[in-house]
Amino acid sequence: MRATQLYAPTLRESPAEAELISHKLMFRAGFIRKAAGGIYSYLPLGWRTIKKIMQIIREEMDAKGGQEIMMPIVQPAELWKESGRWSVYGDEMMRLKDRHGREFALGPTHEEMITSLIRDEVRSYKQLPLLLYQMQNKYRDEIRPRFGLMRSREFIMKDLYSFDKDVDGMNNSYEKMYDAYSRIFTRCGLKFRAVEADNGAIGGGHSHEFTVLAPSGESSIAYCEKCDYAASDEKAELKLICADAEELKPLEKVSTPNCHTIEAVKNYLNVPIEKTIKAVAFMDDEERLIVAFVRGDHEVNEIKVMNAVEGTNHLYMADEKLIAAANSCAGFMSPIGIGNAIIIVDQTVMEMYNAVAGANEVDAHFINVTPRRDFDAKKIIVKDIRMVQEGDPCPHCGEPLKMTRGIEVGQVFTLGKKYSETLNAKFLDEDGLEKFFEMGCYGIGVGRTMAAAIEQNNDKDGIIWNKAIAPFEVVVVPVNAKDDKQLNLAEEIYNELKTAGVDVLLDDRKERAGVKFKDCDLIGYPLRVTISPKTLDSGNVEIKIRRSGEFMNFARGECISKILELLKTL
RNA sequence: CGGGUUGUGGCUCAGUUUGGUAGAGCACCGUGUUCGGGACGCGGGGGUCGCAGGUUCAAAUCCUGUCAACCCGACCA
Repeated sequence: MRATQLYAPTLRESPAEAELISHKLMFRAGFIRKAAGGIYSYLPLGWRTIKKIMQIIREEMDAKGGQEIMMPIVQPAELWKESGRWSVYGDEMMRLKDRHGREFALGPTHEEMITSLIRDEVRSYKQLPLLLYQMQNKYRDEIRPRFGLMRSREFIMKDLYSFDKDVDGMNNSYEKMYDAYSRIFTRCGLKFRAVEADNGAIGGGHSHEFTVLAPSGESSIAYCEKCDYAASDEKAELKLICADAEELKPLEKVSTPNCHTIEAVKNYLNVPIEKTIKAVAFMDDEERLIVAFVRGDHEVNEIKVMNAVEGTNHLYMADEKLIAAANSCAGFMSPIGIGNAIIIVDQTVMEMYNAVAGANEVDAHFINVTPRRDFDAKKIIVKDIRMVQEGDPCPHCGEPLKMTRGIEVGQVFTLGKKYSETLNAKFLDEDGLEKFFEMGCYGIGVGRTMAAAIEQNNDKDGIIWNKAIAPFEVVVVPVNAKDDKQLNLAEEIYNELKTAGVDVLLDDRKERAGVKFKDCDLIGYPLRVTISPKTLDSGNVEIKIRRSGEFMNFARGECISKILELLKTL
C-alpha cells in the first residue's frame, strides 16, 4: 500500500468532545469518524486494525472447533416475546416496525436467534457439542454513549454460543473459550486479567470478564499478585477480619452533638475509625427499609446487600420518613433498638469489641458496643456485605489484594438451560430421552479491544501498536519523495518487504519529512524505515522502533533480514 | 429521565453582553522558495452562523419552540 493511495486523514487537533486518549488518538490518526452519538464509521486504518483483531479471534475460535455463521441484525419481536425479553430489555433495545406494522428489534445479542435456529435443526446428541459464532454489529441504545468506541450504541461483537448435551459438556466448552480468550488477548499484546464476575440473573453458572488493565477503565477490579485471583470490586469475596479481643465494658449512651458523619463522631469521641460502626439505609421497590452496617472505614457493597435480601432487585436510598417510621434518624442509626427494618450486619462488624454506633436518636451514640452481646441475633442477617479495598486479604491465599481499573473487553458465561427451556429447544440423548440444551455464550467487543489496546499503549506523540494489530507493521519513509534516488530505494525496500510477507506501507507522499514523521508516530506503526541522503551516502538504512524510540542502522544488503528479525520482537 | 454547558467552513475557536448582513489559525487548491520532526511568501475556493418560527428597517447576536452533542447524576448518614 502506498500512502498516496491511502485515505488516512490525520488531524493536528482532536475534536472537543473526545475525552479519552484512545478516542482522541483514533480520531486524530484517522481511524474513525463519528456519524451520530455512539455511532461511528471506521476509516481504512481503523478497519485494518479491526480486521486484524477479527482474524486473531477467528483463528482462535476455529481452533476450538467454532464455526463461523452470520445471523440477522433485524430480529422479529415474537422471538423476543417468546423468551420474555421483549419487555425486560426496555429502552436499551432499538426497535422498529416494518411497513405492515410488524415489530422488530435490532439485535442487542443473539441468544434468541441462535436458539431458535438450533431448536428446529439439531435433533440428536450426536450433533453436539456445537460451537457457533459470528462477528457482527450489535445495537444497544445506551443511556449515555461516551468514550468513543468504549461505550457506543452500534458496535462490533464476536459472539459465540455453545450447545452441549450435559453440564460436563457445557463446562468443557466454557474451558475451551476461556482458554481461547486468554490466547486472543495475549496475541493482541494486551495486559489483562480474567476476572470472576457476577452473573446475577442467570444464576448457577460460571462467569468471567476479560478485563484490560487501564486506569481509564470503567470497571474496578481487585486482584492478587501471588495467586491468580481476580474479581470485580462488586464480586470480590472478603475474609472475616477479627478484632483483637478486649475486656467487655458496659454499653453506654453518650451525647454527640452534630456528629452526623463517622468522621465527626470519630473526632468528637477521639476513637480510631476501626472502632466505629456506620449505617447505610436503603429501601427497595416494596418500600421496605433495609439498613446495612459496616465498620466505619469500610464501604457497603450494594450488590451483596441485594443478594442477601430475599426478593429485592433494586435498592434506593431510604427516605427520611421511612427511617423515622422505624424510630430512628439519619446519622445516628443503630441496630440496637431500631424498629421495623431489615438489618444486615457485615460479618466483620460482629467481631468488634467496645465500638461506637448510633443510638437511634439525634445527637447521641452508644459507646462500648459489642455486637455479639448487644445485637439481637434473631433480628439481623450477618453476611459479607462490604466493598473490597486495596490491601484486603486475598480470599484464596491471604496476600494483600491490589486494586486497579480496567476495560471489560470480553465475557464468558454458562447459560445452562435458561434459553433452551424458555424457547423449548430440545434434542434426543443416548437413551432416547428429550433434553434441553446446556448452553454457554461468549462475547468480545472488537472495537473496544482496539480502543483498549490504544488506551494501554500510547505516548505524547500517538499510538504505539503491537505488531499483531497494527494497521501496517512497517512504514518505509523516503524523507524527500521528490528525490528519485530516495524514492527508488524506498520502493525497492518496500517491494522486498512485501515479498517477504510484511504488511508494509510506503509513504511516497511529497510532504516534508517532519509531516511524515509526525504522522508515523501518531498512527503508531511499530517500525519505521527511513531513507535519506544521509543513509544513501552511508549505504545504510535507518530503522526507528516506535515503542522505544530507538534508532538503528543496517547495511542495505542485510536490512531486510534484520527487519524481519526485529519484527519478531514487536 | 433530571441538572449543566454548547452548537459559527473539514478541525480548533473568536464574534453574541451593547442587532448593522461573518472572522482567525490549521486543513484544502494554485504557485514560487524550502526540504530529517507538523516551513514560508503570494494568489485562491469554501460557511448564512444546528433547525423552525417570531420581534425588527435590519438578527450569528433578542424571544419562543425544536433538534443534536458534551459533562454530571441520589447517597454511603
